[in-house]
Amino acid sequence: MLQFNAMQEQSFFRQLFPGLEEELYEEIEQHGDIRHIPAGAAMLRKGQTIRATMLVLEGIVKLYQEDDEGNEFFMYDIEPGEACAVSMVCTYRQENSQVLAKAMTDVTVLTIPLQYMDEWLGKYKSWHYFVIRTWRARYEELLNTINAIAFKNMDERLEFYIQGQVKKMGRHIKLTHQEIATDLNSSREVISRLMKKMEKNGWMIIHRNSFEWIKP
Amino acid sequence: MLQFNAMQEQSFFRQLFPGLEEELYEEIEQHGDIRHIPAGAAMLRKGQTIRATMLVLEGIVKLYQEDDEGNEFFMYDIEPGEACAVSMVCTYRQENSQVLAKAMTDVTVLTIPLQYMDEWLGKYKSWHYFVIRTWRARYEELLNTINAIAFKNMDERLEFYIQGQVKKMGRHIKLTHQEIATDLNSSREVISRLMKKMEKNGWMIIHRNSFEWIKP
DNA sequence: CTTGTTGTGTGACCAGGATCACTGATAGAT
DNA sequence: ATCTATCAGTGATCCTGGTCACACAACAAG
Repeated sequence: MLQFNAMQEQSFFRQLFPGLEEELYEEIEQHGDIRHIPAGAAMLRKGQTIRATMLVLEGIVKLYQEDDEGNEFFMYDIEPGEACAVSMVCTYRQENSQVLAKAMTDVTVLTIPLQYMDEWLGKYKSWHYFVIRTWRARYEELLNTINAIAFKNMDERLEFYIQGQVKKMGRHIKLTHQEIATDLNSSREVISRLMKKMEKNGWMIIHRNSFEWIKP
Repeated sequence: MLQFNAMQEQSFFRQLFPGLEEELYEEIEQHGDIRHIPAGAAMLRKGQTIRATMLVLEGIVKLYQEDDEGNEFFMYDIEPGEACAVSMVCTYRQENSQVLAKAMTDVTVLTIPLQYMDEWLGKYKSWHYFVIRTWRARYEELLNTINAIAFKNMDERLEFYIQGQVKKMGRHIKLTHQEIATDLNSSREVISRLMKKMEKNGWMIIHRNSFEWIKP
């Protein structure tokens, strides 16, 4: 839990989240805590009470739907400059998380106590635009997710998933088949088979623990 | 396209959408148009430009995800007192719909030209709470949808669906197997078979066009 | 009562993927 | 250099749910 401590960090934040009012930036710098989360850690579990809003500064956070039996279903990523919609509850009464958020890489977030949600909504126009934009963006991500599981077969979903990874991480992806299978709520064998097929088609080269995406 | 024309309609609206500022109610009454949509009509198609926000006054609207090949996937209902989140784009620039909205029954909506979205967000605190609440509620509907298709089998989904109907409509449900199948994005035969099984288990009694839920 | 219409019941079949049961690689650690 | 845990490849088999092809049941209108 650190405070903003350098001019550099401040301007970094302003670049990531542009277009807010000057006084709002100052409030954020004053009330927000910077927190580091190691890769792999869960940032928000299903059923957990939400105590703070989180804005992602660095790293990638994965959002999962989690059911009662402990299954995890990957829905979408949150990247730097975005916020966890779920954590932006604006009713002040604290609510329980429906989802599971995990740090994919080492992650830096700015946490803001919930009480400011309501306050800022009244004071800063840019803030409620930001909140609405965030909800809207997340809603659209969910639409994409539904689209995928409702209409697409595993091969299409896998390709789409990999394309997404490539866009974020480059052509060399460090993921095991098991990890991919988990994200797509499938099984290792199925992913293995499909990836083998893609390799035969010249779309990728498979190594142990990683692969390279060639298809443009 | 009618205007509010009776005190009765005004108070009806205020009951459905409680807690807004008096001046906001007045603006809504002034700028909103009442529109009737016959059962079965599409109110918003995928790709269509959104021109107005819609608040549902009467009837049930069904929201579908529509893909490029014209498949429709039912996601959730919008009931009186709720709004179509998708139509509440607050950036003023008009956007394209990602979804398909259909009138299930005859529907009455209040449409509000998009330009007021931005204006009201600045002027009325209750309005942006309403907008955020709407997005949030719809987001949660989508979470439920994803949860169902990702983790549940058809039998569980069917039971859950029926339980929901029973809660709203009582133990005597007037729905054909085909209608249920459509809502669950399944096929009539599958629903027929599962319901037969439920009847054998003593959970329900099947009539033509309707059935009775017995299981507590 | 007959006839058409719409809903329901059922068996046969198929496809996508999940699961099982292995075997074969390979990167690191010793 | 060898060992060992982990990762990957592959066939066999099973299960769910979608599709096809009908037969039948109930109701409404003539």
